[in-house]
Parts: sequence; C-alpha cells; structure tokens
Amino acid sequence: MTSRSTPAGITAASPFQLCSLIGRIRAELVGRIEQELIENGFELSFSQYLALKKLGVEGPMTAGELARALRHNPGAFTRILDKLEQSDYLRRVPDPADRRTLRIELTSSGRGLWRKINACGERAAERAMRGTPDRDRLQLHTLLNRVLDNLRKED
Amino acid sequence: MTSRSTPAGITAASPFQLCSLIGRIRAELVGRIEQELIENGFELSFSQYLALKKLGVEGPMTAGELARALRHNPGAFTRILDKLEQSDYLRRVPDPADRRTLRIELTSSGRGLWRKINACGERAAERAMRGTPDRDRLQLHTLLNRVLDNLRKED
DNA sequence: GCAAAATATTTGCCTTGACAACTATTGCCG
DNA sequence: CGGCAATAGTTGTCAAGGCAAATATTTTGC
Repeated sequence: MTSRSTPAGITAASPFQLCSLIGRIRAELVGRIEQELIENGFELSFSQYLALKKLGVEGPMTAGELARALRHNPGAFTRILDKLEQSDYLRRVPDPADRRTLRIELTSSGRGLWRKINACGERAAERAMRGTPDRDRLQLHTLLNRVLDNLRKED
Repeated sequence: MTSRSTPAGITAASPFQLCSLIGRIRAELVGRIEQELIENGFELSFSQYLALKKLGVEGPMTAGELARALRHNPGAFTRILDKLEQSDYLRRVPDPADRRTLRIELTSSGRGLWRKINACGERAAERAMRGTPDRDRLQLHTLLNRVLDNLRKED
C-alpha cells in the first residue's frame, strides 16, 4: 500500500475510517432526532417521521413515489403507511385515473404534526453543525455530495 | 468559497439536508461493501465483517469490549459471535482470571479471511473517495469529526 | 381486441437488531 | 466471612425491514 504524502499520517491515507465515521454520525443523528421526538411527546419512529416530513414538504404523492424517495422498500412501507393512517395523520386516496395507485395525502392533523416535528429535526441538525461557520458547512455538503456521486456511479 | 452548482442560500442555511445525505452515503457504502463481499464469494453480513475486521486490527478482546467498540448491543452480538464461531473464524476462550468474561480470538482461518475481506472494504472506500485530493479528504475528516463531537456532547 | 408484459400495492416469511429478564461470577463493604 | 451491588454473557420476545409471491390494474404488441 502507498502511504505517501499524508501529513497527519493516518487520517487521509486510510479512507476506510470514513465508513465508521459516517455510520457513527448517522446513528447519533437518528438517535438524537428520536430523542427529540420522545421528549416532545410524539410517538413516531424515525421512518414515520421521514414519511411525514417528505409529504409535508413535497405535498401528496403516490405510495410508490414516497417509498422510492425514502429508499424504503414497498413491502415494509405499506406497514408504515398503515400506522400513520390509523393514527389519522394521512389518507390513502384512490386515483380514478389509475386504479392501481394510491395518492397519499396528509390530513389536517398530519399537517399540524408535520410542522411540530420539523422543529425536532432542525434542533438535532443545528446541534450537529453548531460552531461550524457557513463556509465549512458548504464545503462539507460539497464533499459529501461528491462522495455520494462516486458511490452511486456504476462503473 | 465553492458555490458552483449550489445556490449558497439553500445548502448552507438548511442544515437538515445533512441528515439525508449522511443516511444515503451510509446505505450506499454498506451496500457497496456487501456487494464486494458477495462478488468475492464471502458469505458475511456487514456486522460479521465489522467484527472480523476489528478483531484482526486490534487483536483478541473480550466479547463485551468488541460489542461496545462496534456499538452493537450485547444480546444481538452473542448471535453474531455464534455464527462466526460455527464457521470456525473465531474462538471463545474462557479467561481463567475472570470466569465471567470470554476472550474472543480469530482462528488462523479467521485471520486469513480478515486479510481478504479488508481488500473489499478498501475498494469500496477508495471508490467513495476517488477524485478527491488528499487535502479535501483531510478536510472532510476534520469536519465530520467535529459533527460527531457535537452530536455526542451532552450539552 | 386480446394475450402477455409491466406496474402498484399488499401479504407472508425470514433475518437482524433492540431491550429486558436471567444466570453466573466478581468486587465491595459492613 | 457474608450479603449485596455490579459486571459479563446468554436467552426470549418483539418490532422493523428486506425479499419474493400474490393480486389488481394498466400498457404493449400483434
């Protein structure tokens, strides 16, 4: 292996540490959001939180679109929708034009909830980034987006 | 600094996108490593891979130490060890000094496997970082470590 | 128009991981 | 010493998610 040209020695030369770093950050971030949700009295799993947030931001969409957007497999996603529908946060509305699909829309109670849980997510994110100037935040996003692109490219 | 395709307003000002970015990267990275493992004929889950790698790098340790190092809960971890022991990649060695603990060590077959699967992880990591100069890799690590510290600090 | 392929959602089955209860052993402190 | 809390590991139970088969509907090709 080539261990040349890295001043700090370890950090840049062992790209693998990226994997555990990313894993740890994700776990902490998810945990922090779940904790925020609990502390504020919302009984939602992280996946349910993501679904409500997506619907709140993007508006109604079909179940499949939502599942794909959240990278969640359709089978498991059906059950997430079941629970959110039982709790009256969303509705499955049949589409007269294509009777295979279901239009998922937030109920008014769901929209109310969405606004509140958004604050939980933002508190967690702001905690993650505190003390980081805008310039560095931008840099971080740029670098992470490049990493993601690299991973998604097939070749 | 770098405001190429990103309107500065959105990206830096909405720290929450960090969460989905991190989640996506983690999923892609894990998926890529699992794919590497499969393509090279190793039937290992990602967790098993992590355990073997940790043992290979750090040497023998107790089951609890290993579980904590991997942030894995002890109950689930027992079963991971079960499988790796059945496959003869590691041994549970009783500690005469403290009969509660078990010393987990790789077998020679486990050490052989470790060297091979390491390459899988490094290919995945190198793919993630390709086209990124050392300076940026270092910067990324610095920023991610700060994020992790922020999240772990209680307040 | 109709059979076959494609698409959207649901259901069943299975694996993984979280959590709590349990057993065995050790350390603490009177 | 003797009781009691703490620690290490295992087991049982459960919820979440992945995957494949099943169902319903639409689209495509002839």
